[in-house]
Amino acid sequence: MTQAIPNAPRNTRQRAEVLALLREVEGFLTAQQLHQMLVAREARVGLTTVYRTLQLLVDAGEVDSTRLPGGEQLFRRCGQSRHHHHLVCRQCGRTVEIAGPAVERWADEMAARHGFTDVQHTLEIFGTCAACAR
Amino acid sequence: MTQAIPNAPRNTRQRAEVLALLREVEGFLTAQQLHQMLVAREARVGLTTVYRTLQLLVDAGEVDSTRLPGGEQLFRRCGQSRHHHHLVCRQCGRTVEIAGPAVERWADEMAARHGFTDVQHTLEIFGTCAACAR
DNA sequence: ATCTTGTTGGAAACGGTTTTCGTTGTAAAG
DNA sequence: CTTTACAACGAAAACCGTTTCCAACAAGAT
Ligand SMILES: [Zn+2]
Ligand SMILES: [Zn+2]
Ligand SMILES: [Zn+2]
Ligand SMILES: [Zn+2]
Repeated sequence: MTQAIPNAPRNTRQRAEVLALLREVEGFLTAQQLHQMLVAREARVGLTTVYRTLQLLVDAGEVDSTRLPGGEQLFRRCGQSRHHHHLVCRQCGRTVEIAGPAVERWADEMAARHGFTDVQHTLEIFGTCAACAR
Repeated sequence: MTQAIPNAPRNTRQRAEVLALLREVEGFLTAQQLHQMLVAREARVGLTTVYRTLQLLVDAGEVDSTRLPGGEQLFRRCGQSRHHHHLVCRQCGRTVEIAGPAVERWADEMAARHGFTDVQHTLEIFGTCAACAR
């Protein structure tokens, strides 16, 4: 039995295909890139369903989503569900999951100092990975 | 003499209007919100020109741009042109400019450790300000 | 005043994402 | 196994923020 999406009444072939692909890729990719990969492997999943499934997975906490400075939304199935950040290659999407306890403390301290509550933050590092630099 | 945009061959009434508005507003706003404000004060500036002027100002480092988690692009004329980050109130948009030298070093260190070059990062803290908490 | 050319702005195009709605097929009930 | 209900699919259309197009305009130079 392929892994199912939590709280999804029905397990369809399409969702299994998206999940299978997400397990194979290592970087952050756009919905369209993932869809093209599915087309390439003849998985027969519509673009609409890719978008819907990704949103479902994000809501379930199974997939992380971030955005390039340009605004394009990226998706990735990370190895951990705990709070963490990402070092992402702009060209190929290769990603390193990073933790920064000191940064977490600094952000909360800054917010508290200015009287802000109900605090959250976004932090992503973008660059060109060694492989793409060549 | 109204303030001019660096590297802009011509100083037009429209650019002066956008700059004047940016000097008056406090928080991060979208291009469309700024355009509507200009319409409201009968400044007669086209939406296209608002977008173009904002991009000019961003390129010149006169205006900061960021995005809400939802993806909408926001603009703000900050008090400093040096690299910095923001503590933003989710309800009213009130913004505190914050600097974190330790975070800057940490981000660069992380990227270098994993062989990434041409590095940049995004970091924003969102919360509810003291005034809105009441 | 005239000229050059950067700038403007309405319309159209654009690109990513969401919605629509008739069809398909999963899964449970009989 | 067959029926039934409705979740899910997907192609097309709508949507929405942003960019491009291009003819008219106007800032600054001479
Ligand atoms: Zn790369
Ligand atoms: Zn964090
Ligand atoms: Zn507030
Ligand atoms: Zn920084």
